[in-house]
Amino acid sequence: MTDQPRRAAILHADLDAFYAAVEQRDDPRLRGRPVAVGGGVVLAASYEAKWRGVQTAMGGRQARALCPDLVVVPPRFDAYVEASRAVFEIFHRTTPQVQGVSIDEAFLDVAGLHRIDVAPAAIAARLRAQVRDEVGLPITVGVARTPFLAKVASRVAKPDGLMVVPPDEEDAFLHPLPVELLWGVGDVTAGRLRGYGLTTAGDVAALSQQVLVGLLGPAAGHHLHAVVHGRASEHVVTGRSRGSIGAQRALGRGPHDDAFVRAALLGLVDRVCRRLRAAHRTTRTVTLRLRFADYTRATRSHSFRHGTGTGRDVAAVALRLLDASGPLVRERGLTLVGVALSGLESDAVVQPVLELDAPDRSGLDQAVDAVAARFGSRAVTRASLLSGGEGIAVPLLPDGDGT
DNA sequence: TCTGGGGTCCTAGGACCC
DNA sequence: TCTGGGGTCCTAGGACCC
Repeated sequence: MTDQPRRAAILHADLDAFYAAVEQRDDPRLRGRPVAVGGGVVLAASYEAKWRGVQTAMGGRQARALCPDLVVVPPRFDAYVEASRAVFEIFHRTTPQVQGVSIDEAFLDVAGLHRIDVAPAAIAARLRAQVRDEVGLPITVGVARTPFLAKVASRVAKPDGLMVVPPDEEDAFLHPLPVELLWGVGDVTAGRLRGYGLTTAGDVAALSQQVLVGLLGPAAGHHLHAVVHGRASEHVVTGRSRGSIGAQRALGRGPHDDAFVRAALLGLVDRVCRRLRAAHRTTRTVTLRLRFADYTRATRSHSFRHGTGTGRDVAAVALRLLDASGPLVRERGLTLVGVALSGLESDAVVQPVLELDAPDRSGLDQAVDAVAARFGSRAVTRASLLSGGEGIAVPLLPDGDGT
């Protein structure tokens, strides 16, 4: 083990009030005024609106009550995607080690640049200037030894700020902060901690790991204990592909026609399956999401034996799960329906190529023989009865691997 | 305060296998 | 007759993030 010098070389770059800032950039009349992007609910609020109490996910009526001169504009997602692309281009110009977190924030590892570029704090300042000059948007950057600390630093420095946490000042920075500012502590955990009289990160740091695990469970307890003592990964994670694809739709208060709900669900299935195919992936698990008039939620899922990319398979399962949820829907009243695809695999690996009626074991063997005769025996990598008796899938290796 | 749409990760019980 | 444990998958729910 060599002692690496402890350096603050992770940047967390986070665009401020992103959607609202794009609107203010593109329409000078909105600058300096409280702006909310959205309609029924607030998707994003400018800082002028936030200072008056307007928050993301707040209902439009309540937002106007808090801030009567609020300017509400409809979202323009194409403009946000384009602005994001331009900002990420600057990120990648800064360092190859970029971990996108969402449309408006990313971690950048600049540790490898110490011989060829200026110090991390100066890189962060330059990055902020470039985003402002080239894209016209304010961005806050936190700089620290770990992504966790950089993230907390950018939260503290918002809006339009820059904060560096030197490695030997980490505890002095972190421990006075309220627990709500810790990344990973949401309403439930913060409420639980405050219920025990723990209001700051320092209060939490005074607890043993054992006590914290007892309070919050193993994962959250270990994680929180580690981060308040400065133990967190020092690395960004690049090149990770997404694990699920989903879409949902609020239906409004019912009652809703059965045919209307089914049509809405099929529309969502079509959308996610298009995205699935565009990503060259298949899915093994379909999850139906439901939300009810009393704001309770339910999920119902089904896993295929093999990945599928076809809308027909997904639609059949989604409708079956919806039918099975009939009693719940009638009892509580449906207000939202969604579908999510997970267990995503590369579509080069699993391709069902044969389907038989009334499948049984001998049918499976015949199918395997048929595929082996046509593509060669090494082409058959997996074969089994599809769940639900829909047929038989014989996946092939990717092109070129089966010969 | 009556709530949009897109995600990630963890927990926990039961089935099933060795 | 009484007695194990470990691992993985599936399903459902929940916390958290932006």
